[in-house]
Amino acid sequence: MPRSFLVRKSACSRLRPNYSELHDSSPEFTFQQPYDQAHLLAAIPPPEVLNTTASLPTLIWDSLLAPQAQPVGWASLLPREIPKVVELTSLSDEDSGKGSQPPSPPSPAPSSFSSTSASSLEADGYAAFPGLGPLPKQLSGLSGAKDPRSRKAFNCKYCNKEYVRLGALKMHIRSHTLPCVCGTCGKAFSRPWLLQGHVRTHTGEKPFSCSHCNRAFADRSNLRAHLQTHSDVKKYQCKTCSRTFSRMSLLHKHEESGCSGGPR
DNA sequence: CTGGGGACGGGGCCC
DNA sequence: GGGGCCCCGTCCCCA
Repeated sequence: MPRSFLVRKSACSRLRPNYSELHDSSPEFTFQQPYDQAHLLAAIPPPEVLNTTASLPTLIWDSLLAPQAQPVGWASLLPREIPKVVELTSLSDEDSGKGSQPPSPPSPAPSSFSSTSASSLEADGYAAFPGLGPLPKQLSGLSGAKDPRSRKAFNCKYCNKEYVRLGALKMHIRSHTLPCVCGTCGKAFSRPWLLQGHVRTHTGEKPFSCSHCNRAFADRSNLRAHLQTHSDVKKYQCKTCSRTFSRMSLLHKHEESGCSGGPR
């Protein structure tokens, strides 16, 4: 999975970054102490506050749905006509249309994307952004769509990543705007439940326990990884020596360090 | 070097 | 269409 816009943590990542710089002065909501469930729920503002329009350019989204938003098909990969792709970067007056300024993009999209197309995105976009990794299956599968002409493409104004579904784009943009802010340390997250998981690091709450050893975890994924340690046959297996590992990262380390080749 | 834990991320699915 | 949740995954650190 590409972590295209994630900034690799620096050597001093243990230091508290000034997360407030990532936001304007009015985050969608924050968690405040104390952290018991009742307060967590109480800290969540009503839907009208949670509404993404609080920080996202509503007019932009609305305009995306407007008839002038021309459908873009992957059939446009053919070099005959270059249809316009619905692209937020092309809406130059977007910032003036809302009350709050969005945070500065982590890495401004190359100007070459200002007039790009869906086809160029597939052909060039991922090459231009190696951090994006391989073309997602959802997008790569579009070329085989029955009627690709009927599809629209929505581009992220921050990283130019393209989405077929507007909802997916909105969710993605939250990873840029980071509207959920921890009331204790100021760290920002894209989604409320991510913040909730982070809050557990402050509270020490560990709701996920191992049925084998009763060890508790704050994160379900970490419990899942832990459960692998109780298994004789791990999930990830080296193709060379058949040794199994509880985590893919361990398998990768094993392979990178040079597998001896013999089964263990 | 290896194994494991902690923290966190994104996309997809379901309601 | 939006939000919550799940799953899969990565990165970092430590024993």
